[in-house]
Amino acid sequence: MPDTKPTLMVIDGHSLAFRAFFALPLDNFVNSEGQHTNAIHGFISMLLLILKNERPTHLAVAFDISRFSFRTREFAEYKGTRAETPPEFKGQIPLLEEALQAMGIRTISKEDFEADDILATLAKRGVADGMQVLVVSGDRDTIQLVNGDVTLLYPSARGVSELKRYTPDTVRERYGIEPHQYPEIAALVGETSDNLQGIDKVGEKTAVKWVQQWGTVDEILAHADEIKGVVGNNLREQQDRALRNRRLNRLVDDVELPIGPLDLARQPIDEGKVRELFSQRLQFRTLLDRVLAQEGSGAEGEIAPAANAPKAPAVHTMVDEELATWLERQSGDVAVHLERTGDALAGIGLSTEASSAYVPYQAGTGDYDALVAWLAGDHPKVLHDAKLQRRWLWAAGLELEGVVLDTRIAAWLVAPTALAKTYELDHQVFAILGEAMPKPDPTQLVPDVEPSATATIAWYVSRIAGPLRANLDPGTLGVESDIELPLQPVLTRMENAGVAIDDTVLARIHATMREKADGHARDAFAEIGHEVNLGSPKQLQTVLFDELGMPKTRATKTGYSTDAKSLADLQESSPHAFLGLLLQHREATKLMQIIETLQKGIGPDARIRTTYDQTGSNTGRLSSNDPNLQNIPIRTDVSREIRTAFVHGEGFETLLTADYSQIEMRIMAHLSEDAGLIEAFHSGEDLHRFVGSRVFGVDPADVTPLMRTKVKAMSYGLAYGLSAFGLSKQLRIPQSEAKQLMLEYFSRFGGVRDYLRGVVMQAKDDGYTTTIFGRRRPFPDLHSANRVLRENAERQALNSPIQGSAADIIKRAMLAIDAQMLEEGLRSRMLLQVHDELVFEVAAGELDRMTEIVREGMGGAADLSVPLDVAVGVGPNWDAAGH
DNA sequence: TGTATAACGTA
DNA sequence: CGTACGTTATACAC
Repeated sequence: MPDTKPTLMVIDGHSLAFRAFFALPLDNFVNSEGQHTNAIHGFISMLLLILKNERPTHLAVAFDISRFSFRTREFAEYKGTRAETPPEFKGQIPLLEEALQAMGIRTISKEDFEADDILATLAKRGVADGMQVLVVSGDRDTIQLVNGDVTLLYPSARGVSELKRYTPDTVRERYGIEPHQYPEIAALVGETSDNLQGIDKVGEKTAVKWVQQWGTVDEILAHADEIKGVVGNNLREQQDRALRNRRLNRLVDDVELPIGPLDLARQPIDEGKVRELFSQRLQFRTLLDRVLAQEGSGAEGEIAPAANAPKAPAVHTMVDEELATWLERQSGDVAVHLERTGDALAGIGLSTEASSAYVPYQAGTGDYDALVAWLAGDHPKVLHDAKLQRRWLWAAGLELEGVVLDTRIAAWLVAPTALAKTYELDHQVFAILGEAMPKPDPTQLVPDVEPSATATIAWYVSRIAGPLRANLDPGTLGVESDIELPLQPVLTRMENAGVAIDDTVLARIHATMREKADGHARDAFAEIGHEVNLGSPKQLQTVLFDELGMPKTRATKTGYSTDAKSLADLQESSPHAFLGLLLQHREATKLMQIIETLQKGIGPDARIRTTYDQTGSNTGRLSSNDPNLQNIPIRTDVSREIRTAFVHGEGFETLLTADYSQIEMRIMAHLSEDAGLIEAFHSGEDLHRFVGSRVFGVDPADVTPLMRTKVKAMSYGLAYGLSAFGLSKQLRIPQSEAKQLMLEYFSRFGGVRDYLRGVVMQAKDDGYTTTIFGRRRPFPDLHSANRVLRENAERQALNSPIQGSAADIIKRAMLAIDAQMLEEGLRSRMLLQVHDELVFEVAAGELDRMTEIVREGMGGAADLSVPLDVAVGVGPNWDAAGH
């Protein structure tokens, strides 16, 4: 016979959320504001599963209001052994309650009572109202609630997603007693997690035996005289404990509540609120999907369009006059999105929030004059990843001007620390609008190209543009419009230009390195008597620590380090020819590998092209990839040879490199307004010599190389948050000496210390740091209770304005130089940016003028209280031009 | 086939 | 126990 009784489910929210908190990694669940969400995610995920399996008709989640209740008043140490609730957890509870409410689920709490008392009360009243009751709790005390109408679902040790069912039968089977007797046992045995001490030497077996014989603690104590031995003595002496425990673990089942079981009938979710909360604040993409699916408003596996989501305007496919008319009619921002088939431009989508147009593009097949002029004109346009799309347009011979917002850049500027994928359009659409963008059917091998798709994508761009822009503070808006957007065409010119490579140089070095590597490998194998894979840290560990019995090095996650520094240390402590051969082999193979990577990137025109990622860093720097040209070796003589392969192309006269000297120290001098450091940069004296003379109290001429090394390490380390410990390690000096050095340094350059401290304090207050030009970086972890996280955030926070301002400055320099080159119609080209360095290819006859433009552009990129020093070099290849 | 780790190149 | 990046090979899970 089907069970037609209504089913009431009551959940202990706190205990289950707490389990979820420890079951899911904290770091993987953080929203862009730094709010942790792992407990919320785990709880809701589990809740959905239970709801699906149990299908309750009535539902409530109970929460503790605080850790204090009538129990702590009776026994102050109740639950006293519990560690302070992690703040990362605490902050999640209000949000969880909000989410549950949005999902139409009642949350209940009651001053002075614990959640379990609410559960007990609702369970009892539910049964009285003729309901089946399911209690969901991670607290064993709730076993006492189990009876023929009440089942307990208890999370198993294996994780939150598996729940064990406690019915009267399973309780009998597990404990040999009736469920209502469980607290008698718990009172005798004690409960460590509640800080309730039991009777010494009484474990579960003894307690069960007594309860089976006498039934309750009271009765057992009445017969205490009959119990022999040590446990009998203990029981008589410690009976107060048992009585107290029994009082405390009895759940109160008549708590006064504003609502009863019958008020808890399942409610429909508030779809708008759920969408808003899950997409914007919690950033749970798949969970939202599941919540909505459960509600029956959409199929599993895809997010239903929001009930109130605007429908995409019909797309008009246009050419000729119709298109011209449409373009003329637009007064505000228009979103543009391109479509390609293969490498060819195939179509252009144009959209405002109200109107969409699609232009199939095939050069020479129609009249595109109006569109081409419009794209090249200053009508305001919005694109997602405008740098990429401009590149596509340029490839088709079309210009693009008037870009007023790049939604990808804007997303990065407000959250530069987020995962790369969160800057993708579909993520932004979901985060801002709570809507899933339509995706091509993945089961179609050749996806149908809906004529509407490209314009509809543009429509989504146009809809996120407003909210994104509204989200930008004036400083960030300035960075977007004055730095990042104008930089895009400059970067694209650089990417398109590439840099000429002399492959014969690379091939020669590669061959030399191959010989070296092979020889060193052979000799290394001879040393140990067998072959190993020298590229495998795991195999090397076996050789070094097992076979050769060398002392253990720095621990890594998987064993002991075999990095170059560890090997060098080993060579000192326990010299072995194998070590040196291994190091040399590493160096040779590393260079081979670098060369091979470069060779793969050489185009048919003998030039190599990188892609700059404008959203690739947390600080505002560019990153370079595919291949990365910002980490070409320079430090050793052999490795520098690789740079001789970077040459000027045919028709050009030379390479020119220009780099900022000590730009980060100069920025520190400017920001800190430290008089000593500012003087250092105005004095014309070598910076480290000047600082050394101050720190060691000698004439600049008497600063020894050792002194210079020390202050140099200190100066550079400053901007990274270097500690005395780190300084001592780097300089191989005692920690006390490092500390002394820092003290001396700061006694002469106290402004620097004050500034660095101030940056962190300001960031703690504001929640973010700011560069000279207004670029922000948020730092949620500055308030973390986790020391490692917090101190990491502190170092990042003190470094960010420095590194970020340097990034701003060189970007501004690039803009100025590019503009000047264009204005003068020069043929020379900017090729590379390596954080504080620019590389140019100089056309015949332009060297003198280029040198001036570069010096002026870089030197004048910021107005600091110290000069920006620029070092320029010229030569046939990157090595020769460098310094 | 994809992911994590160790290692190492740059500013 | 010094910031910011990208790429590679190996090892291992699937």
